[in-house]
This record gives sequence, C-alpha cells and structure tokens, in this order.
Amino acid sequence: MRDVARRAGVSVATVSRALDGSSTVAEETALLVQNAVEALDFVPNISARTLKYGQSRALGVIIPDLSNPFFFEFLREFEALASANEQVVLLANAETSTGGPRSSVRQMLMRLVDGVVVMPSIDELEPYQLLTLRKVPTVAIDSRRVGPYFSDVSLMHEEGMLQAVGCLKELGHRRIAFIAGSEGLFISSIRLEAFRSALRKHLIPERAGYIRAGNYRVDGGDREMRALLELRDRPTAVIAINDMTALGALRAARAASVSVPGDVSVIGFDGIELDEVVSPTLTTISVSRAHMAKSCHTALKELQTARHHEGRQFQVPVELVRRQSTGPARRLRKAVL
Amino acid sequence: MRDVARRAGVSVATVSRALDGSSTVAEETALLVQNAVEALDFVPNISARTLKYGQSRALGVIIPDLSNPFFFEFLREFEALASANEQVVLLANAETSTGGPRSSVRQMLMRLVDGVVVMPSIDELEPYQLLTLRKVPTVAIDSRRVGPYFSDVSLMHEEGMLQAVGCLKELGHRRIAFIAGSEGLFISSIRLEAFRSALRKHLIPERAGYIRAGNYRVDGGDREMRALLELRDRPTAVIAINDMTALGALRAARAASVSVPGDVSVIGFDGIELDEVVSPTLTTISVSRAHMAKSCHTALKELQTARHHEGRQFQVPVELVRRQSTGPARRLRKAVL
DNA sequence: CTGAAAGCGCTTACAG
DNA sequence: CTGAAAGCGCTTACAG
Repeated sequence: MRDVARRAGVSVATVSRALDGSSTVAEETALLVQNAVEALDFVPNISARTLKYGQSRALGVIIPDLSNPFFFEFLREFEALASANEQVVLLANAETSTGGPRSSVRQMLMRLVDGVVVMPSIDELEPYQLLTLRKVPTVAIDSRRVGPYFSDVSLMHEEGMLQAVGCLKELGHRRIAFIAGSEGLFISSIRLEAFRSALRKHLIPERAGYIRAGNYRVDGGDREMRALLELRDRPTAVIAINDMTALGALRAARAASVSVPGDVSVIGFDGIELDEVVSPTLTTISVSRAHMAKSCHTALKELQTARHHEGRQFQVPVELVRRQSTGPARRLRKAVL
Repeated sequence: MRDVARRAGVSVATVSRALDGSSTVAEETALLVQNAVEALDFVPNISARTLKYGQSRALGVIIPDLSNPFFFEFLREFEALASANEQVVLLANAETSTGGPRSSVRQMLMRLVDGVVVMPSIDELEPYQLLTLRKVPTVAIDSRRVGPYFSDVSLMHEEGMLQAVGCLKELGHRRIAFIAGSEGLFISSIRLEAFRSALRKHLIPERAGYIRAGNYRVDGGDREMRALLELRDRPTAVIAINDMTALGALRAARAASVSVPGDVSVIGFDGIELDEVVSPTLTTISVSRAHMAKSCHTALKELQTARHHEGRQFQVPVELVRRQSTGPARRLRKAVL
C-alpha cells in the first residue's frame, strides 16, 4: 500500500480512502490511485484490516463427519452466498479435526470469523456456546433453541412427515416403519417424534419393532431394513431419517429380492441428487438446500444488528417428491385386481 | 494478551514467548502465564500474527462447480490433514463465486494463505499463475505441469485405463466405447488419450462413434449411453471418464432395458462411495482420496522449502475394483454355452 | 530469562 | 479533500 501511495503521489491514508469507496476522495486522486493499484497489481492484506476491525469477512462452517452428500450440496449453496458478499468460507470438520469440536471452535475464534454455521446434533451443542459467549453470531441446524448470538434454522419435519405418512395412507399402507438415526441424537429424535405425531394424526397405530435405530449412513439403512424384512408382520412401507439410510434400505430390499415398490414402499428425507440416479428412483421429503443456505446466511447477518443480538428461529419448508419407490400397498392392489 | 500479561504479572513479550513454546522462559513464569490464559480463556488473534509473519496457517481449496461427490470426499481428507497441522481450510468455488476463478484467487492472496489446491481444467489454469507469481505454493490436480511454486498431483490414468481395458479384453470384449468429459477440457483429453493408448497396447481397434463427449455429470452419461445403445454395432463395454458419468450410463441402460453386465459392461473412474450403493454395483478405476490429499498437502509443504521453490510431480496410484457392472461379453458367453 | 520498543499493513478520528 | 499519527494484537531482535 505504501508503494501504491508513492506511485500515486499521495499518502497511504488517501489510498485507503480511495479503495474504501465510501470515503470522500477527489475524483482525480481516486483515478491516480486506481492506476497505481493496477500497475502494481496491488492486493490488500486482509489481516491488517481484521486486526483493526475485529472482523475478518470469513464465515465458518462446522460439519459433522457424515459421509453425506447433503452437506456438500448445502456447502455449495452457502459458499455461493458468502462469496457474493465477498466473504470466504472456513471449513472445519467437527469429528476428524484433531481435538474435535472444541478445536474447530477455537480456530473460528482465533480467526475472528463473522459467523458460524453449526450442523451438529444437540449432544455436541455445548462446545459451541464458547462462540456465542464471545459474541460470534452462530446458527445451528435443527437445534430448536435460540439465544443471544444464537439462531436456529429448523426444517419443517412435522409437515414433511405428515405428507409422507399421508401419501402412504392414501396408497393403502397401514404398516409403516421408521429407520431413525443413531440413538440419543437430538435430530434423530426430532424426526422420530415428527413421524410418530404424523402416525397419530393419521390414526395409524405404531407397531412393535417398527422403529429402528440406523446411523444416517447406507450401511445402517441396509442393516435395519434387513431386520424389518424378517419381521413376521413385515411393514409395507418404510420411512427413513435421511436419503442415505433410504438408499441402504433399497439395497437391502434388492438383496432380499423384495420388490420396491411392489412389496414395500420406501421414502427418504433430504432430496439429494442421487435419489434420481438409483433404481427405483427414491421418493423423498426434499429440503431446499438453497433455502437452507439462505436462511443460515440471513440469520448470521441479522444477529449482528438484532436488538440485544437476540436470535430467532427460521423455518425451512420441505416437500414430498414422489418417485418410483412408493406405490400401492399389497393388500389394496389385490383388492383392485 | 495484555490482560493475560497483567494477570500473570509479566510483560506481553513474555506471554508471547511462553505461548510460543519454543522460546526460553522460566518454568514458573510459564506456569503463571498458563494459569492466566486459562483463567481468562485467552484465544490469540491470528490476524495479528499473520500481519507479522505474512503467513496465515490457512490453506485454500478451489474446486470447480461439478456436483461430484468425489470432490467432497477429497475435501474431507484434506481438511483432516490440514487440521492435524493446525491449519484451516478456506473454500472457494471457482465457478459459482461471483467473479469466477480470479476472485477466488484474489481472496486467497488477500488472506495470505500458505498454499492453494486447485482442481480445475487446464483451460482455467491461467488465472492461478497470479498465485505462483506471488510465491504462494500452489498444487493442481492433473495439470501435468510444474514450475516455481507450482507442483502437480497426477492420477495414474494410463495404468488405470490399461487395467480396465485389459480386464474387459479378458472378458472377451472387443467393442469398447468411451464417454469422455466436456470437449476441450484438458483432464478429459488426458483420460481419453490414456484410453486410446490402452486400446492400442491391447491391440483393440477404435471404432467410429465410440468416443463420446459427456459432461462429467449423470445426465451427460445418460445421454451418451443412449446414443451408444442406438448404434448399429453397439459396444459391448463402456468406460466412463468418471463415476457420475458411469452412473448415468447405468441409468440409460436400465431405461432401455439393456442388461448390465449381461448386454453391456460399464466401468467408471473415481471410486466414490455410491458405487457400492447402486445396482448393479459399479466396477471402477478407484482413486485413493487419502493418497491424493496427502500428496497435495505434502506438495504444498515442500514448495516452501524446496530449492528455488521448484515444484515436482506426484503420482497417485489407481486401482481397478471389479464389481457387478462388468461381465463376459455376449459373444464369448454364447461360445462357452 | 525478561522487558521496552519497533514494526507488520491497514483504518480513522483529528487537524488543516 | 488530504496528510500525519495513533492503534489494532502480536512477535522478535536488542538490551539488560
């Protein structure tokens, strides 16, 4: 910057103001600076500004180590929003990072990020309080809590499950099972509760052994689907906590020569791009990643200016997308024939 | 830091030295500082250090906007390495970022990253020269070039294609097609050349219309597979430039009621996790993401200390993984029967 | 082994 | 409209 100033024949203060844009600089001076900047290919040093401002124009994203395409798809959207705002995305993986979530949080603090998106389960939410204590705007997915410097972006699981169960009911299904996530995880229990509540609203009884604990991954879905298929009163439909689990369920059905949707219908949750690649294509409760990313970004921005920096809840709509993995229940089909 | 110094009853210089670890500090002084740090929950401000050092302990990753799980899987591995080195990952998407690659590069420069991984096609390599000019260690995947501050991590396409074609030949295939990436992209032409060279080495003729231009995505693979299946002398085997393309090819075959591997064999490239989820599971030329991430990380480290900061080439081995999508060629099968 | 001081590159009241 | 100067939080030769 000193070089630029020298070349333009002005002071560094003037250069700074000229680059800032909002400050008052004579037009010809600005031009002089502009030329010098281009001639020297000047790139400002952000850390100097950060040191001054206490803000780095960087946003952190802390993602759990689930090998889930959904997160990548979210990340893509979020990065686009950040870069449109001249912000950069700092990535940290809560699990694989040496030191776990605490070290991720520490990195975010050391770098004075302008905000952090956390995609954890509630069990792990505690380490992130360090962020809000230090007044770093933080938004968590599906934490269902708000507070100072802390907002929540929640998916509308209830509506999604209601639609899914409703759709199955229409197709004649009464024996509907659910493959949840790992036991004890909060998100898992939210979706499970949403499922149960949907059953109740549709007056469908919950059956013994119909609620299974998966692990959000393909292998968990595969394993639990096998178990379900071995039940005496085998379900005619299965809803999975996410698409990866549902894909595992499809695989298990294939391996057991159980036809989908002929013998059993399957519904996932997320709406990842793969759903349309597998066969049968997967019916799913689809979440708009763009909407989710937008909510997260807005939430972080709002927290900076909100009164008392108090957070609020954002709702992300979901939508049942019907594809090949759902069809009429066996019994109904026979009746029709 | 001033607070810590005050509380510990020492100067900030001493605090800095105590935290540094390598400097000489009396043991009891160090303890005093340690206590103060803990009492105040002190988190150092990295930008101050960056300002001083000119290094930020951040690594940039610039990824093209391909909706390809392979990149995420790579990113995961790379992030783990970075965080084990107390480095953070700065993510930029070359395409979606407003301003394209140039603005991504600018962000990296402004933030004084210690190195950058670029995963582009050669067409786009030029903007990244700004990095090496400014002495930022840069490593590109499959660029096949090296230079000052510039290393290359190349996959061993030739070996992979040789194995793939060899495997198909053994199974009796002679009519082998290839679905490439977008025309004009360098990576696409590397893999295509590797395929052609493999054909030559195995004395298999290349047929008209057997080389197709896809787009690295499912829809491109789908589209080109349909075209291939409509040929009069339909191929008995298809190799795709990457797994997403191969998955598209599988879908097209399914839609056309063409059996895989009964009527046609399919081989992908990458080895993404999904290959084992689809049906039939996908035979692929698998690339170790861990190895690739390790090479990139090492390359960046090396460039800082190398003589004249001259880059070099790293080779990442690949390996054919046989799964369900490959089988004996029709003709051979008949002969056997 | 420790402290005072300079300096990294920027921004911004404060004068003029 | 512009310049000189202080200061952001850290590190590190330089004395002691």
